[in-house]
This record gives sequence, structure tokens and C-alpha cells, in this order.
Amino acid sequence: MSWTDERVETLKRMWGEGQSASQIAKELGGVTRNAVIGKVHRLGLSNRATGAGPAKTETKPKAKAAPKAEAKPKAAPKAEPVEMKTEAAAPPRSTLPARKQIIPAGQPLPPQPSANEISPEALAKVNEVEKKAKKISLMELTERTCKWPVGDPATEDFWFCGLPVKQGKPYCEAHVGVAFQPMSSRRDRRR
DNA sequence: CCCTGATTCGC
DNA sequence: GCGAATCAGG
Repeated sequence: MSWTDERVETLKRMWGEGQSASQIAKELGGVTRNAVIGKVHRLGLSNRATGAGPAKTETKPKAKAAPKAEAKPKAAPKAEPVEMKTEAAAPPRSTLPARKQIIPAGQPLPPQPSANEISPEALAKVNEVEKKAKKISLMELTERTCKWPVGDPATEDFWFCGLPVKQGKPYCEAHVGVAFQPMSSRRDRRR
């Protein structure tokens, strides 16, 4: 894969949106997060929004790799922008459209299966697991966290399982059990 | 262990 | 210019 204008554009957009290099890499496909980071640097668009935001990249001194570095010319300080603190109170949560926020989810989230189609064993297992679920938020989902949704998305009582997924699957073992039922099994149980 | 970005350096 | 390897850190 090469960096076509289109791909670079996507890279810029996503990086600007605060997406991680790995997420961008997955979106683009054919490249690793290293490639993305390398490109980001070559494009000279490293530090993202300095203002508020989740980024909060701490200043890395990089003691190891910094042979040349700067001398001691304190004459040219970096006149900090003195980020305006005019916005004392946090703006209403609804300020940002929170657009599509393309997030992890490799596969589309399946609808909650009807209770009557799930084997009693699997159901019991799930109820048990949900007690110790990590209860993570949408933003915290990764390819290795169970993406099983729990609760009502319209309320505060909503979260994703978050437990370690079962190899190659989008859910933890317990949820894989209720998500992927053999056809024969489903038919036999149907009313 | 999972993840993040940063840097180096051979290609 | 590219990106794997490596580093540093959460």
C-alpha cells in the first residue's frame, strides 16, 4: 500500500479527530500503526490539538534517543501559548456532535437475542459473568475487549462487558455462547 | 499484558 | 519517503 492522496487525507482527518495510530492503521488497512506514526511525523502534524481533549500527551523527554538535542540557548524559549483559560466551566456535554466516532467494533454489534432462544446454561453463564464484567464504555472497546452491550443505551445504566474476548471473536467466552448459537440448537429450542 | 506515541535507521 | 524495530511510558 502506498500513501495516496486519499489515504493521507484519511490519516490527517482521523489523527485530527484524536484517533490513535493503531485505529487509523486498521481503518486504512495495509499499514501498521508504525507506518501511520511515521507518516504523521513526516507530514509534520505531530502534536495534535493542544487545547482540551483526551490526548494529554505528556511531554516525553526521551532521554534515550536524543543525542543531538538542543544546547542551552535559553534565548529562544517557546513562549507558551498560555492556553486561554477563559472557559472556566466545562461546556455542556452536548457541545460536540460526537459524530460517527468510528470505533473498534470489528463486526457490527448484534441485536440482543431474545431470551427464549438462548440456552438456559448459556444464559446463566452470562448473568454470572455480567456481575464481574469490566463495564467499559464505548470508547474503551478494543479488539480484545468483549463488545457485548448490557443495559439500555438510553440510560446511564449501559455498558459493554469488556472482559477478554475469546480468540478471534468479538465477545468473551460467555457472550460468544449466546451470540453464536448453532442453527440446529436454535431451531430445537424455538417455540 | 494491553496499549499509546516517538525515534532511529536500513532500505 | 517508508516503516520495522525499538524505545519509553500509561
